[in-house]
Amino acid sequence: MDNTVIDLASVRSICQQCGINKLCMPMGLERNDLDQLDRIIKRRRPIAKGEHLYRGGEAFTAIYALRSGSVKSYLTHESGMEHVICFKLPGDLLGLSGINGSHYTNSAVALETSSVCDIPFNQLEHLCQEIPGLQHHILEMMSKEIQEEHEKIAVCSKLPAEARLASVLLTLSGRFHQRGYSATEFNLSMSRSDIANMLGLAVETISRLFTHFQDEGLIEADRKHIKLIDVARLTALVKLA
Amino acid sequence: MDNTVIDLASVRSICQQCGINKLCMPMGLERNDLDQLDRIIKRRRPIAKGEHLYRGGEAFTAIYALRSGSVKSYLTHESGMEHVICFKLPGDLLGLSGINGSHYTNSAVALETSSVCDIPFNQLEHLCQEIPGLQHHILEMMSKEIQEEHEKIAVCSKLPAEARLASVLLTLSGRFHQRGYSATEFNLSMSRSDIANMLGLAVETISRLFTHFQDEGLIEADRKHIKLIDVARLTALVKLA
DNA sequence: CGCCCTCTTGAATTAAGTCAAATAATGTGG
DNA sequence: CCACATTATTTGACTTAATTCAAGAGGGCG
Repeated sequence: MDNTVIDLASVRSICQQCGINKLCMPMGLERNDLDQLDRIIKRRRPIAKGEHLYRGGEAFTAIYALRSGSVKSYLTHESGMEHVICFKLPGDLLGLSGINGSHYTNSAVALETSSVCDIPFNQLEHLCQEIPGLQHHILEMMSKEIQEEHEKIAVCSKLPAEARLASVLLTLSGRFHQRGYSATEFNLSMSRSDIANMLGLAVETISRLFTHFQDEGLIEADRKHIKLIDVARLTALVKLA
Repeated sequence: MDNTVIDLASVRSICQQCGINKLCMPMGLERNDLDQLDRIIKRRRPIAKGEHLYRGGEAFTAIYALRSGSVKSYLTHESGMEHVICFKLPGDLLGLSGINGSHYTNSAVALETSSVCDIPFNQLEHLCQEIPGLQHHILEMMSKEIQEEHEKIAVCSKLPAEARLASVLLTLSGRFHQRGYSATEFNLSMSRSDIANMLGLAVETISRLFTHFQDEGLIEADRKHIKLIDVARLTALVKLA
C-alpha cells in the first residue's frame, strides 16, 4: 500500500496535497490513479460571493468539488420562487443531479468567496472504467446524497420548527467537525432566510427560534457567529418532538 | 443497431423479454451486454403484501428492480416513528441508498403482491467496469433519484396540504402513464395514512382533501380507486400556492 | 453618513393538527 | 357463511403552531 519514498517536492498531484481529498474524491486510490484523476481536474480561480457555479437548465458538463468556502444549491420553481436544497462545505460534490437529463436541475451559488475543482463528467466516467475504486467512490457519494435527502425530508416533514433548526445546527456542527473545525463554534455563511427557506419555515420563525434558543441557554448567537452551548439538549430536541 | 434476426424462442435473456426493461436497467445495451447482466440477476418468487424486501440496518448486498406490484420505502426514526420516503412502481430500483455505508438505510415493504429482481451489487459493480453503458445507466438512475428527492423536499416544505396531495396524484398519474397504464384512472396500493405520512400531514387532512377534491369535481375517489377528472385544475393547484 | 438589506419583535390570523367518535372495510375463527 | 374483532377512513369541534402583516433596530457598504 504505502509505496511512497519521501520524495519531497516531487510531482505530487494537487489532489494529494489537498487536505480535503478524503472527503471529495480519492479515498483508497493508488498514487497512480490519483495522478490520473488529477490530470482531468481543472482548478478555477476563486469564485466570489454571489457568483454562480452553474444554473438550473444549463448543459451538464462537469461536477464540482468544493475546496474552500461554501455554496448554496437551490431549485427555481416556475413561479420564480426559490427553494434552497442544501449548503455545501469543502469536500462536498456539487452537480450530481445533472447526470440524468444532461442538464443541471438546480443552481449553485457561492455564499462566500470559494474555490472549486471542475471535474469534466465524461472524462470522469471514462476514468471510472479504468479505476474501480473511483467508480465505487462516485457511487458512494451519490448514495450518500440520497441518504441525506431522505433524512432531510424526514426532518422537514415531521419535526416542529424548533427541532428542524436544532437539526440544522447539529448537522452543520458535525460537518464542521469532520473537516477539522470546531464542532461548537462556527460562522454561518448563509442568511437566516436561506435557513428558513431550506426548512420550509418563515424567516420570522427562524429569527424567533434563534432568540429562543439563546434565552434557553442552548446556543449563543451573535449575528452569523454561533456557539453551541448545550449540545445534549439540542440533540434531545431533534429526537423528541 | 438492430442485428436481431427473428429467432423466436431463442436464448433471449429474461431482461429482454421483460416489458419494463427500459425503465429499470438496460437502455441502450447491446444484446451481449444484456445477457451478461441477465446472468447476474436473481429472480425471486413473488413477495406477498406486507413482506419486506430489506430492512434498514441489514447488510447491503443487492439492489432490487421492481418487476410488478408496488413497494413502499420508509425510514425508521429511533423513536420507532416511521417516515415514508416513496412508493416504488415496476421498473424502479430500490436500495441504492445502501451503497454508502454498506447497510440499507431504509426499509422496503410490499404494498401488494409484487415481484422483484435481485441484483447483487458487487457483481453489478464489476459488470459496470466492463460495460460503460451500464455504468452510465446506474449513475443516471441515482442522479434521477436525487432529482426526485429534491423535488419532493420542495413540495413538502413549501406547498400547502392541498397542493401536496395534488402533486402526489399527478406524479403517480405520470408514472402510471409512463408504464403504459391510464394516466387518469388507477388504484392506489398505499393507504391514506401512507400518503399522509409521506407528505408530512395528518391522515385526517388527507381524508378531508380527498372529499374536498371530489366535491370540487377534481377527482372521483372510491376507496382506493382514483379517477382524475380535472387534471388542468389539479396542475394549477400545484403551481400556484 | 446615510441607504439598504437583514434581522428581530409584536399582534392578529389561519392552516393544519389533535381529539373524539361514527362509519366503513377487512379479516378471523367458528 | 356469519358474527365479531380489528383496522382504515371519514367527519366534526376545538386547539395550536406557525404564518402573515406591520414596524422597528442593526449592520454593512458605497
